[in-house]
Amino acid sequence: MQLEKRQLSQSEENYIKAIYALSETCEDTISTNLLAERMSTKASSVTDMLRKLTDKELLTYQKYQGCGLTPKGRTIALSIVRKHRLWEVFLVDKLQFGWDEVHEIAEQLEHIQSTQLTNRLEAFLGYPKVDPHGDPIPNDEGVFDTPAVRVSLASCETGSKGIVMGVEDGSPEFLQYLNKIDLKLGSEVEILEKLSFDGSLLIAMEKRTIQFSHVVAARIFIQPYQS
Amino acid sequence: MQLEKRQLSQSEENYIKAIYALSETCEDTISTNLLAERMSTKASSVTDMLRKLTDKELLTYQKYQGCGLTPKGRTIALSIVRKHRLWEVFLVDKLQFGWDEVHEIAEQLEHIQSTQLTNRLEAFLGYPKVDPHGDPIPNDEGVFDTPAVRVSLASCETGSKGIVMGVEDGSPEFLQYLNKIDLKLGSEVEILEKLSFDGSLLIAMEKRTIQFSHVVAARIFIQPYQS
DNA sequence: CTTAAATTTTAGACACGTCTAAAAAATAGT
DNA sequence: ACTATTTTTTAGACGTGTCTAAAATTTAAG
Repeated sequence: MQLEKRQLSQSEENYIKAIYALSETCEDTISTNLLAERMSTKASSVTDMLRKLTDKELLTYQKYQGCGLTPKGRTIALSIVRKHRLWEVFLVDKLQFGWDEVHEIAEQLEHIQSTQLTNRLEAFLGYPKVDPHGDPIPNDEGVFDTPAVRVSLASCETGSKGIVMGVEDGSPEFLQYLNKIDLKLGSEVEILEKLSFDGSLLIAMEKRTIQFSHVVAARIFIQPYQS
Repeated sequence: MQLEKRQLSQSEENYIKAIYALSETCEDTISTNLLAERMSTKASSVTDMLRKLTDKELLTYQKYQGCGLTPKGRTIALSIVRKHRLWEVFLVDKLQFGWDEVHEIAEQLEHIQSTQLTNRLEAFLGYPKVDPHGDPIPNDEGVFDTPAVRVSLASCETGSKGIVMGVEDGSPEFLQYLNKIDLKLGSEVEILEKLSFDGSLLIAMEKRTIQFSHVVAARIFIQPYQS
């Protein structure tokens, strides 16, 4: 990441990060209301910030037309994501936090400004490729290392088998549920049956069989064996 | 450290920390101008902040009479100092930063809010008692562990011998100078001569003899042998 | 003890990031 | 195509933390 002459406020960084996250999952132009909801703020505040970040050439934005990141904005977003995920690895691997406990702390740590710190942390952690939830960690240039095949469990066929490669890290409750059923990254799972009437799935795990609602299954990502 | 209901802004924390540092070294009531200079800001800004922190019951302050920390304010100051010094140990011991490089980064990390993080970091580091400059690290209750005898080199007699226990970590330049002459915590030193006309000292180190100005000698702290 | 100098506080301003309420533009329904 | 509704932006406000300039207070000097 090249260093920016003007360093951003935490608030600005949070907007950039949210826009990046939304443009990864949803359509490529982000609406003001969607962003407002994600940031737990009001649309008018969002408009102000979009204007400011556009002035700084981090966003493409036209009135009433939604926004998207410029290459410069994307670079910054990736640097924040990189820091967030590296700190999560640190918290879990070195300080024995659970994967359900690290998000909030990493939200603070991701704003620490020091490229050198980030790079040395990465080395100290042994150049991890994914964070504790299986999300990939971009390198110093903002490039992801050959992303492994990751398919939502909900989108797999009956009879598919695979290894859990990632989970959505939205809520601690969800992650705590996964703890309780002993599902981790690396767990082997097999889809025994897909129940058409409610979209839930019967899953064979190492030691038992479990039923996942569609919502849960959509948040678990596996690498299927030989497709 | 008990958790405060109202969490402070970084700016408020920086004031608290500065007031603590000044009340350790200087007299016990801190003047507005002194604080303004230390914070690189204007006296009027300081007055505003003193008022605010007094409302929060972290300072004792009366108009024109200077300020000091309340027990509550002192507890917060110690928690910030604790975090700062633990992160410095992390940066030096785990990420191979030099003792002259860590201050700025630790100034950011000290504001991270999570008692659990601080305590786990402390355990991960092996419960260090001092930071890389020899400054003591308070425990979770804000108590310092039996501070070792530390005397300024400048205040020792000719013929005194001892081990370097700490250095003032004000400026990177000073620390880099110490790097250059290979003076570290744990180095053995002996005062060969004190030159009365300029206050400088002739010092014997492990491999050579060196001359310190009074200013330098005042910033190096040793534990003298059997006094 | 009275004035001069230094320090400290107040008053008024500004940038930031947020809000509410009202206006403007886009979208949908008929 | 013309309302009605939703979305988005503007306008004006507020709290934080800062500033400058002016007023108040304390300290120092004669």
